Amino acid sequence: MKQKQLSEADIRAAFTSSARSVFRTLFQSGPATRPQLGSTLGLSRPTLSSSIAELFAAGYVEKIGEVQGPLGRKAAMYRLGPGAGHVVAIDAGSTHVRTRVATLDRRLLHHRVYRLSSNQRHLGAEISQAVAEEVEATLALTEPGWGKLRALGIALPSRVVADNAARAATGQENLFSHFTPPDGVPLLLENNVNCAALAEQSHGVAQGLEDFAYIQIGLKIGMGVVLGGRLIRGRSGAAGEIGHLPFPWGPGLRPQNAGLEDYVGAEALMQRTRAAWPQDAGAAPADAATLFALAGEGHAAALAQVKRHAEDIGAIVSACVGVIDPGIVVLGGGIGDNAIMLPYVRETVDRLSYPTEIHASSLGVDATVLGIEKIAADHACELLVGK
Amino acid sequence: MKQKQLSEADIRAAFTSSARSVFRTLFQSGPATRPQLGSTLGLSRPTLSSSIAELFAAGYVEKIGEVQGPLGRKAAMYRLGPGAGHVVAIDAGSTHVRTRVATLDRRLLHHRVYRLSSNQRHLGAEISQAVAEEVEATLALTEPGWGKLRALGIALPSRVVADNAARAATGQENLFSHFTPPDGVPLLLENNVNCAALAEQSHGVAQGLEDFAYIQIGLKIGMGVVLGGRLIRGRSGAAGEIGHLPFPWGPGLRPQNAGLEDYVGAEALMQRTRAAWPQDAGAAPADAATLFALAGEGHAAALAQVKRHAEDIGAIVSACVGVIDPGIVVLGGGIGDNAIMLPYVRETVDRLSYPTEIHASSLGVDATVLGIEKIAADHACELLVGK
DNA sequence: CTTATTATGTTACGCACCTTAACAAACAAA
DNA sequence: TTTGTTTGTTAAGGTGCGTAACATAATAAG
Repeated sequence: MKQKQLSEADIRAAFTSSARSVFRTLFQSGPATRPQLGSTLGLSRPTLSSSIAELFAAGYVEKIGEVQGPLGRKAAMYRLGPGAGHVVAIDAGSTHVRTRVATLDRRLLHHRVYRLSSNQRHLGAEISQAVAEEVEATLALTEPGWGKLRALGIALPSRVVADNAARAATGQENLFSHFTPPDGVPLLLENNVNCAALAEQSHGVAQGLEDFAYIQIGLKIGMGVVLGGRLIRGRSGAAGEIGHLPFPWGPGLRPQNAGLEDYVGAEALMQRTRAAWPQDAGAAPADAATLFALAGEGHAAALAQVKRHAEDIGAIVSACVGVIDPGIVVLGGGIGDNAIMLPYVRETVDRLSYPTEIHASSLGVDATVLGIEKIAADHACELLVGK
Repeated sequence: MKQKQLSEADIRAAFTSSARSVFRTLFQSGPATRPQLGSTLGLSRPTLSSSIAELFAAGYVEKIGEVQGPLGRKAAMYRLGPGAGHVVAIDAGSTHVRTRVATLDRRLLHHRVYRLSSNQRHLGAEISQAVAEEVEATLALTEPGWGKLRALGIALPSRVVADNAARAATGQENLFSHFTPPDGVPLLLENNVNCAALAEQSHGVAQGLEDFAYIQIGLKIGMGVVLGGRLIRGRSGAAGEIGHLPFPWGPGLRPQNAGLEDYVGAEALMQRTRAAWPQDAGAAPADAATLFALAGEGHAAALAQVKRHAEDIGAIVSACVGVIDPGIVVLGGGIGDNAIMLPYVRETVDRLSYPTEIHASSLGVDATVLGIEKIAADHACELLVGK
């Protein structure tokens, strides 16, 4: 193991700096011709020639064709090769375990979804068991053409901290009750909301943005913050734990621990809805999906509930703006990505805060697994050619 | 002007990368011997020799003596030279305008304080006028040994944005009603609370920390956020504008615009204090300083007010933790740096949030000017030798 | 006081990595 | 087929750093 790591490091050291930056460009931006690489990186043709020769010899890049410009000789096009390897990304969610296998430059190699027998409120034994099975099944069908497995990323419905000492309190260790990570493969853990935020940055509404916040509103509520292009995790992995904002709060009102989490969750929303439901408005909706469907049809009582909830969401966004002023906030999750709430959220934020764009996510259920895939790929790339 | 900038850029390009990193190290860490520089930067003695020769020829560094180790030849000690130039930093505050002139490595060359005739609540004509006079007076007494003026930094009691389009709304433009910035000198503006936060990082309680929040509590309330070593400014320069946190907020309670700012300011605090002051407790304190002095002596009624205020501060800290979980929060400002509040703030934060260290600032009135000085020095250094 | 030891600084030389210049190859248009 | 254009390779040179060896300047030991 140690030996392999050493030889890996030697390979990295053997690459010239220009070769490493060529690799990074192909990693970030996908296939490119030599002239494209040269102009974006500011390298001369001879340098590119030797860089690509280096990478090609190691199998890190491969030629995938030639492109004819309007005039002159064809340009050769390259992409990452099998030597670069692949990553496995897993979203250990509350209802499904989603797995993606992909090359470092994000070409999908394999996809599978495992449905949990019941809705898991916390990271526990069943999720651990399912992850163990999915990892085993995935490793079993690994094809030679995929190259080495460079990283395994798992998105968790819990706080995640790197520091060993503080881990016990997060519950992230429950992952390992029935799952033993494969040997010799870097294991990366991240909170699922943070992953969804990163997915918005790489695939979604926040594409390429350096600063934004992502708020996920479903059964529970959470936020992922990206500032200066970097995910903000917080000392205890608690950045974005907006369920802990002070609530209720006012003159003579003492905030309660996790008071907002209890108030703004889907359960509490439906409870309030049932309590306020008029006698003559038919049966009260059984779940949030029904409530929003009714509101979408213009049902007055439903709309009133949705509007009040949206105003609460708006207050949450305002708290976020008051602290970091991200400029852009993306709403996601089963309830949050619903477009009906947008105008009311915007109204509240406009009234309370500085100018902020508010968008609804369009990524759907794959957001989290795409985010953890990106984390795994980034780690693998850094491992191969440094930062 | 263009020509000068060009020649400056040429000088920078002429330095080798090792010379630039030597300059940066002397800039950041102050005087150092060659062996020290070599080991911290991982450079060989010949490389250091030529680097220092380059910098010395340009006047960017100077030899300030020799240091004798326990054995062997003396080591030469260097620091930034006159060629590196100097910066002027100004804190345009509500009661005083404080000016510091310093070398890039923060050696004080000149210091002056101008007292405003009355307490200025907003950035207006009198402050602009005072800044104009202070800048003129400072430039007049510039000594040849200081070298060129590399940057002029001004800390403002308003939001600050770089973007030209959004400037009008901030009021930062009022600075220029009576003040015309000197030609050919980079002008750097920053919010005063953000400056104080940076001062905590370079001189105060948060020394060297990558992540922390600084909350200033005085007449008004504001926060400065540093994450990943970088100051978070926000899209509209509104990061840390915690007066805009949703307040009051609870079931059936509609947050008001800037509701928290009105509630938690010194004026409102004293109003509540007077209203709640018992008949038999003597005269109610006239201002916050008196209130905290009484509380310090153990006066029960005063302590009760201080405690309630501290709990409100604790809720604010919790809002900050809920969004970014900085791990460390520094309290400053005339009210905030008071140690009496600390235990109550900590109690509230412990109850509502994840583990967070809470400290009181010890920098006093010079915090802001030290912070803007650092910003100016950083900018000057980047100008000379790049990032 | 001389000699040995050690740390600092300089000179000589070589290597890694990149560039420009010149040339060869491959294509479209004339 | 010729011409002009773009792509890729080969050759030669320069920059920036390193190592090795030497010169210098201090302390410690005799």
